[in-house]
Amino acid sequence: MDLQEGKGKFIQAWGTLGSHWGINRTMAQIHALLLVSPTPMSAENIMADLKISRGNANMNIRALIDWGLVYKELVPGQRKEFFVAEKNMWEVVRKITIQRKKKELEPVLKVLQEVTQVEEIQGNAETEEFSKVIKDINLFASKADTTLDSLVKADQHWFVGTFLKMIK
Amino acid sequence: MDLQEGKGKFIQAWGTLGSHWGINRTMAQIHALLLVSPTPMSAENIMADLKISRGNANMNIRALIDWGLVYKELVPGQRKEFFVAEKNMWEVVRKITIQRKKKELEPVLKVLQEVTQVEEIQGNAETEEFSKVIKDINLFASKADTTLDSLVKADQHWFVGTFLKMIK
DNA sequence: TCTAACTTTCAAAAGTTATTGAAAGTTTAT
DNA sequence: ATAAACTTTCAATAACTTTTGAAAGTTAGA
Repeated sequence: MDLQEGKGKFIQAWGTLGSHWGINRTMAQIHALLLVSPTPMSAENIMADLKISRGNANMNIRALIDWGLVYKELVPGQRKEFFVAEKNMWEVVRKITIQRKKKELEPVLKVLQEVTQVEEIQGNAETEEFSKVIKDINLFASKADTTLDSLVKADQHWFVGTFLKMIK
Repeated sequence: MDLQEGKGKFIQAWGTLGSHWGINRTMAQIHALLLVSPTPMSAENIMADLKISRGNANMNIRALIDWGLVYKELVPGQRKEFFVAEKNMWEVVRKITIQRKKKELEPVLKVLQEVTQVEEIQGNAETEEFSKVIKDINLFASKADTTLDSLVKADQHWFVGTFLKMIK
């Protein structure tokens, strides 16, 4: 298999994976392209390689920068901006986790807190079941929240060394 | 807050969360509705409560059954089918993990294996970088794969007791 | 200050995914 | 065998998301 073919397959696969992870296809493809590029790339390069429009490239590069998955690199004497990907997978996962936690888990936790206010009427199966289920999910979601926080704060070496060994 | 309001909020929130989790909105809303229902519900009930069409209700109930998140319950002497949700959150997470692993992680691992075939040309920065990045991601993804397998096989009590304590 | 090289925006178009509802299919009871 | 009670299918349509590209905005350096 030659490099072009391999690169293409990888970019496709990363794009598909991304779309399951709250990252849109183009955004993930740009990230993939930068991941395998040994040198920083300009917006022009990215547009040409992925055959996407200027607007699309720009929007998604910005989003990647916001997520902390891509960095801007300025070459002295060049107006143009160049971009590099975060290549440490541990960092990539951490940064995606941070965003998804904020966008997904936290709003749910908020609603769960709110609906705790529903008054339970003794002997009323409907309200009793509701309270029970909400309490249960709340417990679970709070645990997930704490777990993700630890993961986000954890050091890669501790994680790989201690954590992964214990669940084998 | 009264039960109707709380239920509505919860169903909304669960629907939104679901759509970030590979479960479509309606599918997640049906699950939420069944979660807080103290008794099994028929397709009719679900349609009426969520104001969705027969076809939509049917398709998503089947999908929930396929995922193992909802069970069919037959009441003797009644033609109608009734449905109950899996209410154990640990089981819910396990079952979602099984599906997502299959749909997301496994195809990526397959592509990563494939593109390992790209021949590295010594002294060629492009192929060297490509091999390095792929090897790295492969390592990471394989670890994730093993980790999720353990999680899927793990017992809830071990998980809550041992695992969660260690990451605090 | 002005110009050229670049980046950002945004409304319209294309593409994708979910939903409807009527028609077809299935099962049970008589 | 038939009717009634239900479930499933699927083509049309609606809703939502992504992409485009031209126009507007910004900035560095002469």
